[in-house]
Amino acid sequence: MSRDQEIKKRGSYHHGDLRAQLVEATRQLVEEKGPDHFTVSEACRVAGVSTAAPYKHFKDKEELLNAVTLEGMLRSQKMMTDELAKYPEGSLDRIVALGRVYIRFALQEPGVFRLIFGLAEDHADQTDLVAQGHQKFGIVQHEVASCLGQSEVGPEEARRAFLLWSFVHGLSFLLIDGKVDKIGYPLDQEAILKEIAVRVMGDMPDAQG
Amino acid sequence: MSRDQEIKKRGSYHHGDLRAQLVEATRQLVEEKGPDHFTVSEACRVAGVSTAAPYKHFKDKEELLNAVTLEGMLRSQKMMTDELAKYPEGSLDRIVALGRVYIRFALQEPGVFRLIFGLAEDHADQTDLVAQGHQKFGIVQHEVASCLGQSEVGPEEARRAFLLWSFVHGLSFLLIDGKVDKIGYPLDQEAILKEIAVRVMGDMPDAQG
DNA sequence: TGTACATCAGTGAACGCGCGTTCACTGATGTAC
DNA sequence: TGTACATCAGTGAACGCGCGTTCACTGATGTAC
Repeated sequence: MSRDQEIKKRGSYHHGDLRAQLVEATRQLVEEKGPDHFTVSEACRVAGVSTAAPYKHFKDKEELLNAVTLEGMLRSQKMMTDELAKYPEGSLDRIVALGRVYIRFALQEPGVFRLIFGLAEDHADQTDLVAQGHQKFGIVQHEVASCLGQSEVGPEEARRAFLLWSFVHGLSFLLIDGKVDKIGYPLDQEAILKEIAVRVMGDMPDAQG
Repeated sequence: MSRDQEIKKRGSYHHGDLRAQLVEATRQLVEEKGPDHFTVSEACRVAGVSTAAPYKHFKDKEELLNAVTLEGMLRSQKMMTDELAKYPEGSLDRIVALGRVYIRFALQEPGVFRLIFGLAEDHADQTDLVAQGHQKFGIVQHEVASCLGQSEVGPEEARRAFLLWSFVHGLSFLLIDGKVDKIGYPLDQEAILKEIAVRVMGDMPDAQG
């Protein structure tokens, strides 16, 4: 659809909700081409506006991408809390559910997932993004504490939560980067998640070997 | 140092070992600016040659980057085998050692680490890179089998090796992306690695929660 | 040992390209009276 | 209800920039005789 057609379609010189539409176009392009190959110009083409239009809503390219990142974090967190609601408080199933959702999001939106977990320095001065990241990890820590019968998060709970995080984070990246075929045997994702949860949340076994 | 000075220094119109020097310049820039912000032009500047020079040694930018990637994989594998040699065959210490080296490499060369674990599709037609990746994971699988007293790698060993890989892979990325401060408590890397090894290589504990 | 010549790793200038961003502008909208 | 005006979200053209890559070239090197 050409620019003229776009303008005709929206029936007005003004757009109505260009900000939201640019964010959506960006999200789409980040998925299609990857975060590194996204360009503002292309987002404008998708949204059917001139290349100058975004600068009425965003300071620069980075601010536009940050908006997409933040929306992605919120989406992912909503998936988490929705999934948690299905299982009783304090159960191991809730831990498994968190991992499942983490990976599901990575597979559904690998581009945005990469955006979220880009270099921290890129987000360092983005207070909202950093705060949002902390909040999300706080959910995991809280679940781990519940599961261990603790009401507060201490070093032990923090450590176990971090082990779980590392695990599903690594698993997510290996999946979206297509490295999983290297294992040589088929992978039962749900079984793996359950195994991870049990191994991390259970008592330490004796060391062997 | 200017181009002229470079030429004077090398004392000849010809360079001698430009290929190796371009690879080194690229590696350096990938570390400094990240894989996404590397440019061929800048590598030429660092190596002190004209921007046309690389095309006598590499088909295009991608081929240059792939050379850096392959060298990185070989370096990482050498670190692994060197470290393995310090511990007796079949011991859990060898598993811990593999994880330690994986993370050490990621921290020492985050740029190249990202290059190695970029999108698989970027490497799909690079037979040498894919083969090298398989070989490296084969080492892990072999160690897991040894540790479990098996002479061959079956589904059980493959799965455990993959668990270990996911873990240290996720840990590496969380470290180089600066997300680790989110846990709220200091992190003893060596203790974490040991714990991962024990939890994955030990018998399955009972599920709780 | 000296000379002719093929080879080939470099040069330097140029190319087309698409990018991010800015500019003066225009026309639709909402509001005050 | 009608009119004047401020606001502001959009336009379209232009900018400077640095990129990857190509080109015809040049000059050093190695080799055959």
